[in-house]
Amino acid sequence: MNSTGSQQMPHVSCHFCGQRAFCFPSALPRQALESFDQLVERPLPFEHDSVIVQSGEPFRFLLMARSGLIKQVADADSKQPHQLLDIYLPGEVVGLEAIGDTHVGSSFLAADKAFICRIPYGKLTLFGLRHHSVQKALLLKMGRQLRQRQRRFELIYGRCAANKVASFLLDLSTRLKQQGKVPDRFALPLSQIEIASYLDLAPETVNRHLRRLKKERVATVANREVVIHAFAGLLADAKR
Amino acid sequence: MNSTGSQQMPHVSCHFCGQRAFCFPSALPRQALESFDQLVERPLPFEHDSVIVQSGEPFRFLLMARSGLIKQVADADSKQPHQLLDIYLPGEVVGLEAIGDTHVGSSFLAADKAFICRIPYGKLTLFGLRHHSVQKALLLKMGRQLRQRQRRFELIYGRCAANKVASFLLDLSTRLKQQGKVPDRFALPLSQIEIASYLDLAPETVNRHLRRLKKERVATVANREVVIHAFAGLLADAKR
DNA sequence: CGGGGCATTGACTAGTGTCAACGTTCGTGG
DNA sequence: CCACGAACGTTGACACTAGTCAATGCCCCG
Repeated sequence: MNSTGSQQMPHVSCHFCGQRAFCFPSALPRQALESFDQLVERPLPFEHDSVIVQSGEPFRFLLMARSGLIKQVADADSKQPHQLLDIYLPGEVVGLEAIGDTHVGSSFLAADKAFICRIPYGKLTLFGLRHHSVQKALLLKMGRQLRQRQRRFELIYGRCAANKVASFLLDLSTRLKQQGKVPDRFALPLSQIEIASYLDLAPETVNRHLRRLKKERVATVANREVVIHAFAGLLADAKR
Repeated sequence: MNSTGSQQMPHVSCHFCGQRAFCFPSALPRQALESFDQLVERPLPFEHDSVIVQSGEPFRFLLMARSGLIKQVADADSKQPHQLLDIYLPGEVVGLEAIGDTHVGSSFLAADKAFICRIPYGKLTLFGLRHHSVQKALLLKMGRQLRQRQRRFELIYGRCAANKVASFLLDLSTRLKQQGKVPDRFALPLSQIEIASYLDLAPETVNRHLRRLKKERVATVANREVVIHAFAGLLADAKR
């Protein structure tokens, strides 16, 4: 049911990884890249809703999805539906908020089939002592993560439901574009219930606004896929 | 009207600074501490609502309050009342979310008279290359800041107004306790309007809940001062 | 074929926002 | 020193967004 990660993927070298430009060794010379390649763990792919990191376990790794969507949830134990704290696209480093803490504060799940790299934090910092570009990349990614959490915050701060839904779709579109994907048509492996949790709304409210957007020919969200027909319409809704 | 910071305070050495334990040079030996001391700028104190860092200016400094409260606001230009994005107590590093960006994304104001250290980021990273404890402290503080923004997020996520007000007071109390202050009586140089903005509520709603807490002998917020009479009452209100 | 989770839809309601009016405090300048 | 005004705090009435509840349909998976 759950990929434990004790087994490893057949080797996928950093050199040929599609996310290399967004990862720590982006600026490393060939020799050092192969050295970095050795310290990364590549567990077998995780299936839908399997636990990648469990809340409360000791902090050892940063994560990076080569493909798939990673969900951060408040507490995977409790029976009540998960609170969807955040989502991470491929190319976005996961787990930075545990740095300086002994244990991980929330759980991370695969939203759909996900190929993951685990980057041992201790080895990463040791590596950074010899390769300053990696040390610097870590600081840059933490700064970027702080700004991303700022946008996450603004998604639910001072906004009505229509705002939130439109801003959510625009934010996803923007982030995918940054990763070189098409911005107007993409997979979204989340249920409406999860979207509602992400936006701090009731599921019914999300449903009503999604149907409205569909009726107004602005965007279609169905079958875990998003199609944006009119960015102008979303921008109008997202205005404060 | 506004301290420009071009003049400097009479020297307040890091060695005798009350916030030293919470600052970057906490683990430095005497010699290096004096070297660090040289790179810190100490402008004249900032008065109430004066701008310490203006949104949009180039990123050059991290900030640390020796005393006083720093407010982070969405945009100091617009005429509409400021959105209070976050607040920082003495001992909490300010401005980390600009790391990796060329410009600062929001404005920082002094809530009341504030004595500030400006830490030039370029010099800090250079210093970090020779003194790994400083490099490490920077990573720890960014991790801590990510977790603090997580708490900030949870203050407005999935909570009703009574929750927010109670959690707000408890969070302040906890943070002050960490800085060695008494947790049940402290200054809070914010208007109810600013508290409302911080909690994403209408000012009237904040007022009603504060009066209720006063009537129930749980906590008193008046004259920019907070007195907590019954933590149990606050905890009950803060429960999800 | 059956069941469980998810999506859809309508009716109702509680909690907040909005608006308006008034009181209070504080700083400023006459 | 006092008068004034602006900003903030207080209070009540009202509107309205979004949450809750309930029922039904749909779809996927076993």
